[in-house]
Amino acid sequence: MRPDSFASRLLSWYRQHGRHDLPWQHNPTPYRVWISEIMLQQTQVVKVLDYYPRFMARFPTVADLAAASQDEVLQLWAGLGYYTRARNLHRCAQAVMALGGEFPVGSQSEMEALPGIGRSTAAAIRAFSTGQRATILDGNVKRVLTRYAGIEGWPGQKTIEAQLWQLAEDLTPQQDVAAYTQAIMDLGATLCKPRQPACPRCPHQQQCVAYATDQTACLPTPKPKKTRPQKERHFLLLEHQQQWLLERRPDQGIWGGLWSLPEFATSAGLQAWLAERALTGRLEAQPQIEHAFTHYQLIIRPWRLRLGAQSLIDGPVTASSDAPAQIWYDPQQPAALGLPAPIEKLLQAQRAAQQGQLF
DNA sequence: AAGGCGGGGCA
DNA sequence: TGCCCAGCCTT
Repeated sequence: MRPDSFASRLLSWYRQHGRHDLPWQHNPTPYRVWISEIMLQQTQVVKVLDYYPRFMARFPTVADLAAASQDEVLQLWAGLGYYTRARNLHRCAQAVMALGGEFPVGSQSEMEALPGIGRSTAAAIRAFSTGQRATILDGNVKRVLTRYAGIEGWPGQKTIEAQLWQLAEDLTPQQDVAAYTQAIMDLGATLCKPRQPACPRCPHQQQCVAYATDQTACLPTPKPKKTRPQKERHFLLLEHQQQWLLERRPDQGIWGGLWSLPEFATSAGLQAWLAERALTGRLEAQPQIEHAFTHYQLIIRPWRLRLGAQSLIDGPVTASSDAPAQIWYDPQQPAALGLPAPIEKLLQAQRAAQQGQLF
């Protein structure tokens, strides 16, 4: 191993600062390593330290685990969460017994064929229990490598993940693979943390691209926000003597209790509402506005209708008792009303457009 | 309350 | 094959 390689720097750091006293690091048989890896996938080390000894005491060997009832396995797992994986654990033990009672640690592909064991976990078990050269890529390692090499793009994306696997394999040393594997996981867990990484204590500070380019905070690239569902709503801009009709919204739902434009699910609904009130005139579609909520995106489709001075008495448009409260609103003399920001913006834009027309 | 997580599962 | 989800925990 070259003395200034990624692996040698990492191993030096690990010998001095890594954890060497975890229960599964002693007597690292495939069975003991496997149980720890599955537990650690979903749980922090402190909690695993609580569960692991009890589990191993009850099921000292893979044969004991395979022979147990699923209920008993789940009982010892209770509180760790992700119970699908406890069921896989049980199924996997039985699969190993069907193979003769030994994990097929010599073969990556045979390991991956076992229930609950994928590429990274298979490699971890092989590296820790046999020292064979095998490469892991879990969340910690992804974070270390994206920063170290300055790899941009969401690591869940196929091309990025393939790049990371390639890099991970390239950096895996020929010797000391077990220690190296533990070391890179420890580095990610203790120094190269998601937030506020301890770069001054990192053995790779001089070589780290993210550190050099001040990108540690934005790498790994976060998962793209999934496109929120879109809701289209039609809003009526009913104008009368330079005022607009507002309705008080119900207390429940978005903009509860605020004053807003009459809202409709469809343009047909809007037209029916106008027809019921014998409100006629030219209905003009206005440019749509998009407004993002946390759980969906609202497409505001405004429709403007100018009422002639003679066509309406001053007062509410609807008089029935269960109808929403209504007022005429003059943006030039705004009353102390709560208006949703996008509605306020829409009204201001209308006013600006009208003033523009005057000149 | 939103994102992270290894593998499973479905298209 | 490739994409998305389950289910719990942390920030």
